[in-house]
Amino acid sequence: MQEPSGRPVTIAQVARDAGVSIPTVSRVLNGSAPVAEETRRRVDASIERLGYHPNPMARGLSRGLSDVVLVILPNITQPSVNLRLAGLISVLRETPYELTLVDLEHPDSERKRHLADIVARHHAAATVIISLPPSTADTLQLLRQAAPVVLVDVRSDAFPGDGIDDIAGGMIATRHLLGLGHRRIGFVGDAEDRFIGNPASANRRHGYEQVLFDAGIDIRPDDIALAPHGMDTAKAAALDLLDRSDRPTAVFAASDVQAFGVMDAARSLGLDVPGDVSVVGFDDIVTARLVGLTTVRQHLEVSGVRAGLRLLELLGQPLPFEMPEFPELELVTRSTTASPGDAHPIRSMAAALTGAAASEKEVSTAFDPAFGRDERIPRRK
Amino acid sequence: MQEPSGRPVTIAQVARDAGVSIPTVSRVLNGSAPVAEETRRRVDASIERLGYHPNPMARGLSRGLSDVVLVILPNITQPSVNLRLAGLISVLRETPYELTLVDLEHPDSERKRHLADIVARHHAAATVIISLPPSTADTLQLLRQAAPVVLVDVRSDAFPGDGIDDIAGGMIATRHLLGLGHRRIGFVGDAEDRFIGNPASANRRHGYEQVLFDAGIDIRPDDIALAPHGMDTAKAAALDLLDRSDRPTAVFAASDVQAFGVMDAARSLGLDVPGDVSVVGFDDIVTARLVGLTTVRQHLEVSGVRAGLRLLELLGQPLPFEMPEFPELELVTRSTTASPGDAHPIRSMAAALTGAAASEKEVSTAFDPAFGRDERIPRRK
DNA sequence: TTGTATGCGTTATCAA
DNA sequence: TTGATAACGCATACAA
Repeated sequence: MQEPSGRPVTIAQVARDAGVSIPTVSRVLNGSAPVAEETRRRVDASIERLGYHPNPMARGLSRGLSDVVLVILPNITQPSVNLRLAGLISVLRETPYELTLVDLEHPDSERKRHLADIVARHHAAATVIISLPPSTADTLQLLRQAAPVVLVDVRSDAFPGDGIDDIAGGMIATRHLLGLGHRRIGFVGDAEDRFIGNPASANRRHGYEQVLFDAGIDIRPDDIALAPHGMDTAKAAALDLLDRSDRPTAVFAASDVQAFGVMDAARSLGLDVPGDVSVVGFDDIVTARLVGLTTVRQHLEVSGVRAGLRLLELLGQPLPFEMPEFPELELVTRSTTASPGDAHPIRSMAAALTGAAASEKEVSTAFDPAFGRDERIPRRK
Repeated sequence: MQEPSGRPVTIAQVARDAGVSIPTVSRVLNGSAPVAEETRRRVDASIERLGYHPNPMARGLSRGLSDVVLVILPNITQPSVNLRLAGLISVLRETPYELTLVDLEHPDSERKRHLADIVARHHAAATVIISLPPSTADTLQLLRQAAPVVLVDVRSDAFPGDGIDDIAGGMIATRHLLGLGHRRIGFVGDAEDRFIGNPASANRRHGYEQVLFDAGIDIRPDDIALAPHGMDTAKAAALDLLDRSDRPTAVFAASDVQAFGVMDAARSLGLDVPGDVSVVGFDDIVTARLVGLTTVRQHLEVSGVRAGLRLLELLGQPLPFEMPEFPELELVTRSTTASPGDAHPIRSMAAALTGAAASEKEVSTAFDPAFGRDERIPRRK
């Protein structure tokens, strides 16, 4: 406890204090070679008394590899991203690795575009990239470096990581609405970024379009509204969609956050949900249950956990626990969807109000019962 | 682009490639000394061609200080914590500092208790501690080390950082309910952790108790329910509170997340909010608006921004922008509170349903108009 | 079982 | 304006 104020204690000070050489201290620190019991005790005592902690930079330099895992993500306040990160953290917590966080926030901005450069700059032991698809150039450069890369929420032939089948997810949501009898179904999703954008929203839309096409339903161009990701931007987009006499009777939003924006828009227009408009989201974030949102559930935290475990495998580290299965998408039916005929304002108000209560008995089905298992669903491996 | 596969390029390789000495490369890298224009160009070309990036560990070792800012927080999925962190990130993004994240997740667990040890282990340039009050022992140890420490959401004489006046916040919320005519007001907050717990919940409760005391109202012990922080735990606690015939007519929750739990509990009991129970939260997180929650707004992101700027000051770095004021607490009145007499189920359902719409015209007042500015409010400086 | 010597990649202090 | 040379704190090969 007599730690000299100011600069940190070094291994040399410990060695001097214990009356041994530096490598001996290093040996008791790392157990890299046998040390006499008596010596070890003296060293341990000095370490304790001086309050010594090895300098990670020196250690990393000497060993030729750092103990940091670099995590790059688009925006930590986005609930889906946040949950994936939480899953990853829960794994790394059980390991000697540190976590360095890079939040791009505006991944589309010019100077932040080069994932590979960010990775190169950090000299980390490994990198996890969440919800950001590397460009071709990034991929080539990332493959050339030695440190492993794991992707979350993105599919790639170049790197390990699991992405969900967004197309199938879009189909699940749309089939649900179709099964309820809706024929005019709108879509609210991400404005596409040609360069670095996550294709999830676009793929969910493809699923939506496919199902409507198969059902022989034409999609009106103005039933699709795109905006940068976020609740307020989605609300604005949804206003375009809903503030018309010939509005759709249902909306599929590419994420729960955007579904919230749609609900907000509906309410500000005096439209009842689901009386006047049904809304389906995607993700099943924590607050979805609170507002009774019907949504397609994906297991966000598990994706982070699996990424962490994959990383440890690649680093040759023992896994703190077994790799969990990656659960399939499933529809969670709550109270923001109903048949278009069921427009009993008061009753549906009551239903929405008790939405959270209803969620306790909520039904989860991978596919809408009205359709059952459908073999035509294209399962991308 | 011909970067040799495998290990990263070193400064030595660049020097050889450019036909200069290592220190010369270092000079063009850091501009630490004049370099001939012609030489500089050759070096820059080599750097570009080899894809060289300085090794941060070596750089840190040599300079005697790292470029990482250590951030310690209790749980990144907690919306308030998440937003504070986002504010901090937005500042650090404009600087050369990296961010290393330590998420304690269960700060009460034995082995994770010693903030000072975590700090010592990392040898960071500076540390930010979010929503975790250092113990006395931690404080002493943290003061002894050279790297600056900034707190967020915690007040301390030892370290800079701003915490809000939680007692006043609790008073604002309780006065609002009192002004509506409630006389039986419950409280749902954090179960207290004697060692490392954040005192925010307890202080908000003190404000609540003070206001009721001043109003001559006795608080029944079973009108106060405490549970570990979280929506589900708060729901369970609220069930104890509300599943009685003599339940309170209003509940003040120590955070929005807990208010959500209370609302969930009310709904699962078939109670209308605000018809049967009014609910007030604390924080005004993003989703509060969505569900129309009346709450005490604090500016979470600003707290992170200010912490980041304080840090830069302490590190002698230029500030990327001016230090924003720290806004005062304010009551945001939405649709989860009403007078206890106003129990018109259908009407209040409709009100709740259109809560988000109502939020567009929401009234923000620092104090309930019924009370006006109250000089008796103890302002802890 | 322990100590000596060397190297990790970079910056800083000198001379030249 | 540039190049030797010596740190920075630690780990490892080798010798004792």
